[in-house]
Amino acid sequence: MARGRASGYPGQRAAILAASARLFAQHGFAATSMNQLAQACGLSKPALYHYFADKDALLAEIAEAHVRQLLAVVRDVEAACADPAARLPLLIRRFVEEYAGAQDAHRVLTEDVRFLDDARRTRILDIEREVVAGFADAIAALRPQLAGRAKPLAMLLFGMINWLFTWFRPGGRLDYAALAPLVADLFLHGALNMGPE
Amino acid sequence: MARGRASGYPGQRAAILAASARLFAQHGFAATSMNQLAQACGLSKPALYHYFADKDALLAEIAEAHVRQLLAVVRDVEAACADPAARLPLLIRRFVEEYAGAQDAHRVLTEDVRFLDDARRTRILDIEREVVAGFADAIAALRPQLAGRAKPLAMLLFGMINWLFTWFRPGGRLDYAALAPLVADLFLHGALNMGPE
DNA sequence: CCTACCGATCGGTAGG
DNA sequence: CCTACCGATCGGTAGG
Repeated sequence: MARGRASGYPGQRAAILAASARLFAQHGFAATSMNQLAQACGLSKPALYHYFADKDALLAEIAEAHVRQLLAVVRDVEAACADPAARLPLLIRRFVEEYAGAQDAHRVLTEDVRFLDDARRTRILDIEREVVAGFADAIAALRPQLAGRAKPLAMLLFGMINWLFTWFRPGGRLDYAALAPLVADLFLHGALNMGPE
Repeated sequence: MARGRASGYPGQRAAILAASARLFAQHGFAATSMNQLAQACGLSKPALYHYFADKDALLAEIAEAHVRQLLAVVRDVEAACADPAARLPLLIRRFVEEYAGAQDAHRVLTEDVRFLDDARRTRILDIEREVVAGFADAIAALRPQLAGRAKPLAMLLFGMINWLFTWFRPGGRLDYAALAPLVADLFLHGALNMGPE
């Protein structure tokens, strides 16, 4: 949000978070300097430190807000979807949409969270685990025989979706909008047809 | 290979590469200093620069050697596997083994290669593309109807396997040895049962 | 003139 | 909220 005048403290905070997410996603957390960040925001470096205690606080807030939003989507689908077998396809679609709208934050979540200190990282991983559990429930609802392997299967599903966004930047030849149905197709047919034990 | 006396130039080079891969995988490329690296190798920093031109050269050599080894596995399976339908399951198994034996290099390949300059990164991505093409061929051989979507499917498969190694460090509760058959099961049943168009 | 290094320090920049 | 800085450490290289 370079030079875009953000009115008030909350707006400025949000603008800084958006610019940080973009720079962290682009160059990596460690390779992004606070000076670069200040310049991108049209602020001095000390001004930046007025809004956030340190560089890690930016990383933590970007990642936590994103993963909380993902958990909210899980809860929303659980509440809205009466038919348990329909929950998983809907979850997949909603997540791909969610990722697409928050690619910078998502990349920060998947690549940079490991550099946080234990306390902050644990908070985020705990929320992540709730998200995975939500997917695992949806898998078990789709086919109860898979209940014992629902969590590992959920993680493989996340592997596919996450990788999609590591590889495909917007505007590429194979974009994620075209790949989302392929992911759903592959996973659902695999889950429904694989051996029961 | 800290303090391990490596006899001769080639041995010392190999020891440095192994230590670099470990440190880059552990702390990230940007967050690993040449001083740390030198210390881990039991060398002075100038000695390190005797073996490698700069920090990027280390990253490039680790990633390129690993991806070349992956391509060699693809070629090996292609040559050894007479039955085309049996190729994909074998490829999956061989790759999980290969990844398991080179986790540090693999993490460097998947997370740090993007920081290389264009020339070096392109060299590595070109080899990666050959590997993906090998998997796509195996998918098309398994079920010719999928030929048109073989490459995207190959990438989803890599997504699952790569994510496995991002999440599971050796000795965890759910290790990759147990998950490899799950990956193969899910993918093969999905690929064989999904819609033909 | 080669190899395989050493102790010390270069010019710049990191987070704060 | 800026200019002006800090202690330390960065990647890389000097002479010997």
